[in-house]
Amino acid sequence: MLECRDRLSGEEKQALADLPWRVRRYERGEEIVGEGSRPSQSCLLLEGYAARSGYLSNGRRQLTAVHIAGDFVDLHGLLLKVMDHSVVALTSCSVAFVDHGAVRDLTERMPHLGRMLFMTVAIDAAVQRNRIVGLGRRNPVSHLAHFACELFRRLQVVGLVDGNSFSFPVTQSELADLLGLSIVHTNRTMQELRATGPISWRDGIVTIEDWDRLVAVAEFTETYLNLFREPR
Amino acid sequence: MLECRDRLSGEEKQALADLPWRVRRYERGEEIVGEGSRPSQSCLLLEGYAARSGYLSNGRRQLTAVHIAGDFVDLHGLLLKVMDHSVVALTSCSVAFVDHGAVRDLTERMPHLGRMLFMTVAIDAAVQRNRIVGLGRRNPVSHLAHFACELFRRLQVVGLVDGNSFSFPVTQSELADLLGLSIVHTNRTMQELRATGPISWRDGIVTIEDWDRLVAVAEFTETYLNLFREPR
DNA sequence: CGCTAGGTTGAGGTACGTCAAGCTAAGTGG
DNA sequence: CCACTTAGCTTGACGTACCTCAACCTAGCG
Repeated sequence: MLECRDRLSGEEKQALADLPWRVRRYERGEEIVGEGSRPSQSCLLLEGYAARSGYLSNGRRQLTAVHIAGDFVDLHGLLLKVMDHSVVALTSCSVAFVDHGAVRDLTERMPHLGRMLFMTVAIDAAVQRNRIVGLGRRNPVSHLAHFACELFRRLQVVGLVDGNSFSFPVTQSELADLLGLSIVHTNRTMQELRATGPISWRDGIVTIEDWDRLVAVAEFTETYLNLFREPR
Repeated sequence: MLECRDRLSGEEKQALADLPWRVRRYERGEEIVGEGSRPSQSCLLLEGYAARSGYLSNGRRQLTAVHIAGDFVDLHGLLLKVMDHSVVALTSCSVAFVDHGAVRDLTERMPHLGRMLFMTVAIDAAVQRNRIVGLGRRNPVSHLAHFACELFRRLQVVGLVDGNSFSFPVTQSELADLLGLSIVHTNRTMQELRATGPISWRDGIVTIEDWDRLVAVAEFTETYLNLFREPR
């Protein structure tokens, strides 16, 4: 995942692999990191989908980010100390944890690798900026299309796309919390996107039927994903 | 600004000050960093307000973040290479620039200081997550109130609050682009907030009349701003 | 004196949300 | 095997929050 942004040396890869990881599984809906907690470990998503979630007093929630296999989900904790949101499993997940101390040492010993790690935080921020634009100024169809484009490209990088399809088994209720819509309107938005052709989305399998059209509807420009190799 | 999050040593402060800064002024509306550009310098806002802005083809725009004096506006460029959005001056600003190389060297020489810099990127991300929640799940009044709370606390930290008032001379049109609303509805939202008491907002001066009520309306919890000193 | 940028107001349209119901498929217990 | 439940998807009817359009007002400013 890092490797598509800049070349890593053998040593760097080894150092990452040598960190004292501990792996744990989570079931769909389980909380991986809780709001208000003070994590002493960072976590890397190995398999499945997870999301960052913010809650309001009226019980509403908004998902602020979706994470896929290979994402360093909680580097923030290393710098931010107290979680201001929680991370939940959207599907069953496998998650690897390392102590903050070990990560901090690593970034000090290998500054380039450290930059690459912090780069993932910056990319997450860029993704979030795009979500802000989507929520604020895109119509729901375009917003959903944009999300599909983004997910498709990110999954491609980690080899989780099969032809034009990928698996994204979340409910429309969760999608609604992601898009900031009601469930009913999310359903109608999806129907419109299916009816007009660019995408099909059934039983948790998303198939891109017409990429160019989807990109056009979404006004998708992938610069912000930083999917290019470059010295950093 | 960094200092309210963790103590900096004299050396660290000196090293920051010794960077080869170059200062430039920008007038209201000017672009400080352009979308698509490849900045070779990072910039620090010394004075005034700036915003990150995303544009859509229909001419709509969405402001994704507001920056105040003391903010390291463009550390991203150091890690992300190509700007996926632009940074514009909301008021006349004074901005200090340093070469990426100098910053990179500094982060390698002084890892703790480096972490503090990257921490600001992580905090920006946390602020953006809160904006996502606001756009997706808060009503406009609560969203605006939340924004006012956030701005108030951030300005306090850098000494730009005078009693219960601060200066924020932006037009309602800009506020609309920030909140993802139309100008008309932004106006009505502001009126409601003024009419119900917690805030007054006139001629670019915002006065908090009733902080507790404002916080309640906004459901504001300041954890995410990380305004506490802690070893990082 | 007229022009412009920005704030404000009213009227009417529309894109959403809410409520309520029906449908299907999977799971559970008899 | 069939009832029964439950989670998730879908649809229709209806209300409302927000947008759009259009005007008017005010305070600079040439």
